[in-house]
Amino acid sequence: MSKYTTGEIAKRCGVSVRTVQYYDDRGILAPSELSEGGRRMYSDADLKRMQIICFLRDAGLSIGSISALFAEKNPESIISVLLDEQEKALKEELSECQEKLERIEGIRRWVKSVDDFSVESIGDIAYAMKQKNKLSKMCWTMVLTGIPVTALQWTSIVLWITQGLWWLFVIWAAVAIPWGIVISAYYFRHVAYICPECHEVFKPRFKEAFWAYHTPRMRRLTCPKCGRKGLCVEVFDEMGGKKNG
Amino acid sequence: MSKYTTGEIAKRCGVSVRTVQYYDDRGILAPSELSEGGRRMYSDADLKRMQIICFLRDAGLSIGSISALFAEKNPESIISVLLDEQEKALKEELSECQEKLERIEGIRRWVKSVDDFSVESIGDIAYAMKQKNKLSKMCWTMVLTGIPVTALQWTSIVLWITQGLWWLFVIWAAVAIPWGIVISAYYFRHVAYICPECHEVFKPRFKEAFWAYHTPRMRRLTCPKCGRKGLCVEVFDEMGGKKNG
DNA sequence: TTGCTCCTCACGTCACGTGAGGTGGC
DNA sequence: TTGCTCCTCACGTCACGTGAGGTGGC
Repeated sequence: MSKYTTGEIAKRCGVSVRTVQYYDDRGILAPSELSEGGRRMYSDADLKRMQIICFLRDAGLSIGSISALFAEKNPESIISVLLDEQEKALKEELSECQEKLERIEGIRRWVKSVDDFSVESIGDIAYAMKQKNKLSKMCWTMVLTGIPVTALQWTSIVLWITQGLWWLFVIWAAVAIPWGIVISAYYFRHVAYICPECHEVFKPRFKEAFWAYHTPRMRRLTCPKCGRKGLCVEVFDEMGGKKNG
Repeated sequence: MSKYTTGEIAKRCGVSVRTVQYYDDRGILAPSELSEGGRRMYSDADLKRMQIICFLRDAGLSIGSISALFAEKNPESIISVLLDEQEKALKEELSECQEKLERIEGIRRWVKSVDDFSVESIGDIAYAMKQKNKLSKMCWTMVLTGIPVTALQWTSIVLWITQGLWWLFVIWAAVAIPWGIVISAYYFRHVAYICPECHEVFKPRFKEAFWAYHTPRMRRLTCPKCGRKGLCVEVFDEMGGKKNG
């Protein structure tokens, strides 16, 4: 049976002396003996207990939970509850971390894409990212309705070339043109743009927006408030085109 | 230009009144006006600033970083540094979370597999999990050396059946038997077991260990200290069979 | 005797939460 | 006048870190 000082316990467990003292204060690891001078003296059993404490701590359990575990006569009943709680909390923390990383990535892309960055312009990405889910949901709807049209297009082209069947292509055109108009109207009704200069959220005229140069997330438009012409960030329009103050 | 009270700002940003007051105290969002009675009055610009603060906060940036960002004349220079730091910190937090979840899973499996669970026995998994990487590294080494032997085995069997080539099988046997002995010796030299009763770490005799019933992580052995016979947890043996006190 | 370790206070951390006790504004 | 909101202290959180000032033990 060897005896350990506070510093020895600390070194063996990879923690600070203060931590060992703190665990004594919290009543989670009391030294089995005290020297005449009032120094803490730990036994082998104390060392093992300390290693268990550190292991549970590194699993994220709080000092309170660990001390509850040591205090229970029947630890089996309490440990699964603690593990369940801890797992739930960790999974939540994990997904929060991922959300934060996505936000960081969003800001980074924004800083790169805008030519004159200001702190105020962060409000625009904040707004855009909040609406992002709704926007991408709408895009998926559009893509899904587009699949049968595209399928018809390729089928008709192939049949025209290989079999000389031209009338299926005519049918495709008769379907695709109204479909294109409807889908574009739907799209521009549910979308708005933010001016990077004055941070105004506005809806452009259909004609300007339709022909404008654009990237997947921006479009070159004229801001109706400040008159600036340049790339504006696309966002989902909550009101769906209905005017309100 | 509408005016907002503390409570209105709080509601619009999804935070508590205390948080809005705190941001004033920290000098990160001072109300643009005070009423005669000393109440905070916020403008539209203040609201936008608050939304930006909340967005950056939700990306995990500290109040200090956000206030530094607002204070800079040239925020572009500072923001990429902040984003890099934050991304690094978040990725670290993410991997720490995953490590903790692995520990939780390890404890859960342990609680299930042991029949009389005690808090002291957690020291055994703590020890086993610390050595886990070394153990699995050794297992991989064994599997990799096993691949050519197994390949030779199947080749020889197939050739024997299809072509009547029996001598390749004899060669395989001549290789495989010494290989099996060597690998088993190597394995048991680098492995030890923990008694779940008295938590002793011991090395069993080869003959007992070789024939004993076992699962992937445990083996039925007799503890030389307390004499208990039962499933013991396998761990990597640091000393590789060399005796030391 | 000289370093080194350990001791006990006691304040600081970070972004607020939570009262207490008082007042403004509709 | 009555609710409701808001105000300013000021302590608490969680697991220690970091001194200050003093002492034990080799």
